[in-house]
Amino acid sequence: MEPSREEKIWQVVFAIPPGCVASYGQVADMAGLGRQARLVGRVLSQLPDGHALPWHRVLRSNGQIAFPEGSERHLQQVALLQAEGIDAGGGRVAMSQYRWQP
DNA sequence: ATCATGACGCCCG
DNA sequence: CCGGGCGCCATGA
Repeated sequence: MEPSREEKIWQVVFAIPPGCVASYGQVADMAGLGRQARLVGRVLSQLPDGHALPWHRVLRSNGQIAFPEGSERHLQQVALLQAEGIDAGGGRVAMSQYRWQP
């Protein structure tokens, strides 16, 4: 039984180290799923309870947080990023500075 | 089967 | 910066 696409995505996200970020597209690519960034977003939106995935380290390709500014999710994500020393001011992160590249 | 929606991405004007 | 279009995939009506 080979890992499902979901499991591959989980594994990639889980591997993103603290203080670093990755884009949905990057995750999809690293999971061997090509340009299925959308699938990554869907999977992260339906994570089971009790997961330990650093979902907050996944952003849009331009460094923007995927949630509408002001929403609860958005605020939480900014807080989690700041807690790792990532400047997420304006709901935006400088990818060139924090991008994760193994 | 079709249509719309969604934590996306890239290209063009 | 702001729209509009197209590609991609899973879900649900």
